[in-house]
Amino acid sequence: MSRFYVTTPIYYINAEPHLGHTYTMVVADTLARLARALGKETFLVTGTDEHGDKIASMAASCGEDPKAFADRMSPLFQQAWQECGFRVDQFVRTTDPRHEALVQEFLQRVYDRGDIYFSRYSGLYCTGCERFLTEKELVNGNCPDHQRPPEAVEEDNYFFRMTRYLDRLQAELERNPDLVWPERYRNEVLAMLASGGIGDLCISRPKSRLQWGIELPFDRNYVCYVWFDALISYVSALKMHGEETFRQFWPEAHHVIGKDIVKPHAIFWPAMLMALELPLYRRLLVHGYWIRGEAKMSKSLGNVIRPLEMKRKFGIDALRYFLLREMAFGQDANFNEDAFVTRVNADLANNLGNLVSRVLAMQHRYFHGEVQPLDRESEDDRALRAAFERAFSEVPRLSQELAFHRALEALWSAIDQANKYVVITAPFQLARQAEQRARAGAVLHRLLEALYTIALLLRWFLPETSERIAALLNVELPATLPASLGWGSHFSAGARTQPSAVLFPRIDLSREAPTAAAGAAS
RNA sequence: CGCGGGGUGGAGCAGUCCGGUAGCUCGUCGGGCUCAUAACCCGAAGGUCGGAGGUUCAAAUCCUCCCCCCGCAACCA
Repeated sequence: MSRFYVTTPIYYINAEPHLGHTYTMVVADTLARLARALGKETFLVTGTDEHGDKIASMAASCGEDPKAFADRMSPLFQQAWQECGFRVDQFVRTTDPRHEALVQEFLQRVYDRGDIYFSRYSGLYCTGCERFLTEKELVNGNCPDHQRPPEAVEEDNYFFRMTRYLDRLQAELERNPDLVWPERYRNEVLAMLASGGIGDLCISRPKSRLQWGIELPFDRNYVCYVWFDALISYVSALKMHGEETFRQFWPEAHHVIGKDIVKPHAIFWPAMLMALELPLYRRLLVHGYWIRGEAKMSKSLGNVIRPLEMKRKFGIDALRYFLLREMAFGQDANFNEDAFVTRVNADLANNLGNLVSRVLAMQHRYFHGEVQPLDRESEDDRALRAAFERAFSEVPRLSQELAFHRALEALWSAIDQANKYVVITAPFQLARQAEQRARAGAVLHRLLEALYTIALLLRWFLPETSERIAALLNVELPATLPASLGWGSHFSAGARTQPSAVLFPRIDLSREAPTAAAGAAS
């Protein structure tokens, strides 16, 4: 059986889950569900990154020790994702002893093969930023943030001999155009490599400066600094399920990340994997940012978009739909309330929701929910079938290309076709004439086929909605996408459908309770 | 010589890699239907696809030059 392994970054626990995290989760979850629909065994990993200065100091300011702080924050993510219905197979925490043990094992392995060396690092340290700055970052010799010169500091640290692997990495990137995707990010990475500005990677911090981290196995005066800790979680998460899981899934790894962390994922991580003699991940999938565009009239959402609030208010599928439909994967997109409401109302309530409810209502009103036999296919019938057969081939294809926005657009064009078909064939008129009742029944039968196809193709995008439609139709969707659509074969005459229901209520902003923050918006 | 992204009908965006009907949503105007969530359907107005040049039978799409906007601050996806 073929397999699919997808990860999100592990989220830094200094803030609560926000829209960016949620988008990454939606993408990963959608890809996993798609893979499953295509017959693959899947594994989805997310988690939390819990080490580092920032966490230590945040914990201190809360009067907690770092572990207690992490134990309090990490579940916020776990619970949020659970509430959103993302199917996570392993939630990994960097403070998990199993993860820590693996990080140490890997560090030792890289150390033993001579790829870690000890050296003096001299640099410009800004105490305000708590980090080293590069010459380039300085503005008139000052830290751009703190407007004061950094101190020249010398510190002994451990370095990963990353430069040893850069040529191989470059060759790999050139050989495999899909490794980093979309292409613009691949180009960026190639440019970074070509610039020659990538040196060895400092992987430690002396305990005198940072204690909250994983101790280096070969020097207990140091802890591991961020990347060797965080990136290895992609492997440790699998190993937590056993060596077999690791062996099966690691070669199929797909990392979904935001564009801000391309460098560590496209350069550090492959170099680390090479040093560990592990296969590289299959693909790095890089998405853009949600820009918080100015909402013209911010009434109910306020300025801060809280994914959980939106989920509670409008349902996870409305949120999933907007995120997947509105952003071209890889590019930035705007998130504002107007666009959200418009999109959900137009596409989900009016086009899809209304189609479902009108079809089922007629089915119920004219035939007591009993499916009628098909008749000979007319020209109109054929056009309807053609639209859904097109969607059936296009939607999975575009989904696999991560062109979610286009996949949804393709499906919606079939939905439009179905709404047109209702008007053209007018079953509500046919049903009134005794001699036309059979035709009305056949038309409705075909519309049920349309709804069935919609449910089938919506599965990885809007799992809840897909199930609700299937339940209304009284059908069970197959576990995997069939090879051909089989239009006309999903309902036997005499089967029953459920009464009409409202899938997505129209959002009426004037009736949404304004949040306190946005109450005074003009 | 900084790097990167972008400039497509009133608004917001696809399409650009693999040239060949300029597409989607909203909005506007007119009409239709009444099954349906005041939803649905039809028609119309509205774009020289930032500008100039080039390649081509053919360019939003390829090449060159130019103009304008945004990010490259922290945390982070």
